[in-house]
Amino acid sequence: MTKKITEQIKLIKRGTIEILTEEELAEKLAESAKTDRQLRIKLGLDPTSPDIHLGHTVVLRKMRQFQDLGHKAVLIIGDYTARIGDPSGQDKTRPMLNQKQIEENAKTYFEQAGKILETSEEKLEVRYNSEWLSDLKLVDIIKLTSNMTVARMLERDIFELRYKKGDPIGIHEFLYPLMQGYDSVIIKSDVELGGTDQTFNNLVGRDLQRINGQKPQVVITTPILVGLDGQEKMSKSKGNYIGVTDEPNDMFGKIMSISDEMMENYFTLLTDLPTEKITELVNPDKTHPKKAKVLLAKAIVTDFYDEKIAELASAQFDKIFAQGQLPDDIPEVIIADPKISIKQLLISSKLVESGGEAKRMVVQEAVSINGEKINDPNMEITPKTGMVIQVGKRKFARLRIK
RNA sequence: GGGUCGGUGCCCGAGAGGCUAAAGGGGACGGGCUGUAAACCCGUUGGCGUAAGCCUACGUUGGUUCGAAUCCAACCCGGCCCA
Repeated sequence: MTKKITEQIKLIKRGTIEILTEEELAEKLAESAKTDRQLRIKLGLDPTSPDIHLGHTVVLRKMRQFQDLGHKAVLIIGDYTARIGDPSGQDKTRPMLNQKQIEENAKTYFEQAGKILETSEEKLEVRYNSEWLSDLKLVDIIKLTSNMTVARMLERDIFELRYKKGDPIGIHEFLYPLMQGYDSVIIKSDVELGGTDQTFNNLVGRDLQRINGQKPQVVITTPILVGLDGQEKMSKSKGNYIGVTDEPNDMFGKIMSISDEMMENYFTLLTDLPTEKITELVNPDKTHPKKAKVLLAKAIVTDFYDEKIAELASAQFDKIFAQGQLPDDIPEVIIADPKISIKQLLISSKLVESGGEAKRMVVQEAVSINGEKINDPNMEITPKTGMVIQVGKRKFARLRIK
């Protein structure tokens, strides 16, 4: 907490896209140090998708840095706004949620966010924005909307795009930034964190605070984490994500499969390694890319589990893929039939989802029993306890006869 | 309110009475090459059936027809133009 302001700024700046404005941030930090007042760092959460993935952790990690510097994280659960559905970064109107779903989602969110944030009362404040938004009268809302123009709304990429494309835009979607900005006024935030897709909303917060005689919040944008496909942003709906609750082996495997070019980004945004070290790691002349990637994967698994588990995941990975051996923990499947077709066996052991898929897998030579390839989809098998069925490279089952 | 165009598989998008489980692309999955990299190449991609075949699927519900994703009607949803 006694770190110099310039050092603090350097730390905060790492892995961010933009700080609006850096001078204001320096001022706030200095003032905080002088008066011993915690800065209030706001982060709005969208309770529509409860499972958080590595993409969400980028901003959470930034929040944690502020906590470590002694400031207070103020998480706003957008329960009221979730009834609208933030249009940011969306090409479709989002579905509205009911209160019960929202509460459940928020709960899950905390369990998961707690893996990154400090949760003591001194460092964390949680608010639901329905607390103040539900009290607004129509007249208040109209007043609020008078602070915004249609042109400014339509300037935004997401609306412009949807508008040009001829996709529907609900009027209610225009209210989102105003509601979110109003949150900043109510909780008197000093800094608001958010992804680039939130920049507009967060800037509205500044405007509203200024109008209401407050010192405007500093807006810090964190980058969007690219998903596993290396193309689009990480998101659950695109299936290109690593969830914070993923099994260690899955987590490890998924990280190993990212492309080399993505490593630097992941290192910067998902670890605390110093930039100089990262530069060294991602330089193929200095570090073999695979070695660097293993390091990355271990670091991330360690974050959510522990070092020991990370080591195990690493060893396991090596065993299966580098050496083509069987993993240690093959799920066991109980089979009752004395004789069974390979097709049925694959279905019963949940290695495939349908007979058609089973057939396909066999024909494509993806299936082996005890290491031997099967190529007749109609083959009859006499299952034995301990028999190992493998489909593709990563699906296994060990049989047990009942 | 009037006019007009449209709603197709996980997604995008062709098809305009039988040859359509529905072109093409994306994604996903499998195989090859590798560092399980990425890129690239090849293959597969509704369900049941050993198979012949059967069932389910082109917004919803009815209708016309031997036969409908394709024609008709009503309804639902959306775009655009006019008011």
